[in-house]
Amino acid sequence: MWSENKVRIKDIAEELGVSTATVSNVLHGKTKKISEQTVKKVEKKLEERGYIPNMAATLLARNNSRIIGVVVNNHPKYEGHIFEDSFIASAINHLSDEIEDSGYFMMLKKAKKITEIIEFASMWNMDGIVVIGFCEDEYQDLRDRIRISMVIYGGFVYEQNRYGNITIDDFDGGRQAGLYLKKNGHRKVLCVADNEVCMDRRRYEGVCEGLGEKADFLKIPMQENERHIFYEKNFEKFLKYTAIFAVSDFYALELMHFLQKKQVNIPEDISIIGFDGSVDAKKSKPRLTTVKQDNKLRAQTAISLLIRMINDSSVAENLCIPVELEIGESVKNHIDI
Amino acid sequence: MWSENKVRIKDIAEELGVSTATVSNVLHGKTKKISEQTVKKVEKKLEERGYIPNMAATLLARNNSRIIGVVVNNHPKYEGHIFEDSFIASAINHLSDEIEDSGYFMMLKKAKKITEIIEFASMWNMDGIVVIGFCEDEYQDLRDRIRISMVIYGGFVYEQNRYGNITIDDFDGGRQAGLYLKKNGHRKVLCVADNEVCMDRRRYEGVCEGLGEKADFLKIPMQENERHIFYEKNFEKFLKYTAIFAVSDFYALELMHFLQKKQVNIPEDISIIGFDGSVDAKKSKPRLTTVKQDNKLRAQTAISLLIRMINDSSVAENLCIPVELEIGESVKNHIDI
DNA sequence: ATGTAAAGGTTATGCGATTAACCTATTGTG
DNA sequence: CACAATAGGTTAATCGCATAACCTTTACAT
Repeated sequence: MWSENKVRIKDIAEELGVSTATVSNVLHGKTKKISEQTVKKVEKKLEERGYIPNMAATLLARNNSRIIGVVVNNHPKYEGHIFEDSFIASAINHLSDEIEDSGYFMMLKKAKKITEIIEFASMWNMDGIVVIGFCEDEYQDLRDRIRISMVIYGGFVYEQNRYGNITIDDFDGGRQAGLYLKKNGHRKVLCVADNEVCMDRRRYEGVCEGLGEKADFLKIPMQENERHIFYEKNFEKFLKYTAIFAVSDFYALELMHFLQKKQVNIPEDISIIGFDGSVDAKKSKPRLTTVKQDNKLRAQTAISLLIRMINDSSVAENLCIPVELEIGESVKNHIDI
Repeated sequence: MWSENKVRIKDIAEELGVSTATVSNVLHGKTKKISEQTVKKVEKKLEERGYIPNMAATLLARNNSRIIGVVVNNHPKYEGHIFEDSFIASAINHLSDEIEDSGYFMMLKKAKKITEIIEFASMWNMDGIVVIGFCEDEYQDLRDRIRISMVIYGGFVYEQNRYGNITIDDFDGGRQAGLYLKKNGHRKVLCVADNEVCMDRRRYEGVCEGLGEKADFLKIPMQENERHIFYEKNFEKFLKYTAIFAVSDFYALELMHFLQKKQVNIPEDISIIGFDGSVDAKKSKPRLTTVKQDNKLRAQTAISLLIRMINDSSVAENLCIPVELEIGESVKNHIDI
């Protein structure tokens, strides 16, 4: 359709009467054996002709690709809208920045099965991958079958040393929330979470630690329609507590709206703490007090670890990102009554 | 690090004592000149050895890549969080689905300048790109300099026939909002928008058409900090209207929250209509009435057009996706007073 | 004068897959 | 029986780049 052809190393070389090796070496800064004059000449021509490398050829000749794959579990619970989830969107946003700043390219994919990930990484000769949102035995499986550097951007903390793992300090986040509630005089605290998710469990254990006693626990269902029934069913129960700790802002806000509709005042009647530090938490009325996780730092840590692993496969680590309590208006001081 | 090597076509061929051409032909279904027996044999072996093509080699040998690039303008107004914006996140989500379902791969990138897009598309030998969020003269520039199929997923409607363009029916959306407000007895309507953005302008013109008269117009600033001053400064003015049409849910919800804080009841005192049909609109209190755009359909249309263009560069089209009014609780009937 | 090292390159091969051009044996046909 | 056509492949060039191995010239020391 457009006739002008792409400029190749060969073209540059021919136009200058040098070999392709020389041009290639200049491109990669291997100029020890090339006169300054020639280097200048080649660089000028490259610039002039707007040379852009053909990645396919580069990729084939070397054996690495400068591609980092980001694979997200296409979990049915998101009904195909996973990239619109605020945590995932934020992760993708910051991972994208870090990958690019490090001189790599990002390929993004939703996957349902481990096999898809392996095929994806393998066919593109990826240097490394970041995986998000799979469950523990899927990661086990993946670890045994994949042959490239891999960082798990997710909820598990387990012993291993072949793959990187970035978690946030769920326990400490819970603990900070617990301490804050205790400081504000709350003794009857309910934690809503899913105890089958180990991330949720760690947050629950943290809140107990912070409170200095066991908080009550209520299992919240993952499915949206079931959650509505759950709220209705437990309405009376909620009223018995002075504070509720929800393991995500999403749950916290949903619960808050439910209670507000039922004429329960937040925080006058019940205090609520969430977890995530999402944008929605900032916008809510009252502004939600929440345990804030630093998504940017997390992405930075993940990609810098991954790149270290790409360059030296012995460095796999488990890293944990600290969290911080962000105080809003959804917790009331019970001492000042 | 892991010793097992990848299976190549050559390996398969050697193990079976056939040529690589035969294996390659089987892989691509060019089996007219191969006996059924051989086909079966090769297929079995491919399966058995878990053959995965090396895309770099494929890409180099053919001249297409099966990569579709999605490039989003990294506009400073998003402060580096562009992929977290609900419209963009939704676009990425659905584009990703469509690209994958069509057998392509998605490379995602934020770009500041046109040059970055050209380099990106060129180095990966992309089959096509989808560009989002640039302004009109940047698209002009891009159109003149890029040599592959391209679909603009954006706000402009202009005459051209070399590149695809997917818009939504901004005018009709405004018109529907205007008609609905008129039906509900509103005569004093204010439109908040940015009249330098032609998308906003079309929505404004639409609302006037629907109302059957010129609505008043107020220019809203893009910068967040300026917007807060804007709201405060125009508070008295807002109160003179019975309804406000904001050109995005984002603006509408921000304004609604501002007014609610000022003890203005929505919709009793002022009715509000937004535009987008975002998730946030669904969750707001009262639920925002909004012009809903179908992001999935839009992505489908964009990718199917792009793929038609990839296969036949003469088909570039301007396509417009219809919108639909989604009635919430933020508009009050003024006739029944 | 001879050997050797450094400077400044060039040559040629390989990466894995695609594909046009070519080859051979068998069957069909007038 | 001679020749063509078909079936069922194979061979080898090619895509653009990277890089190890090789080559030539000049400078310098002995």
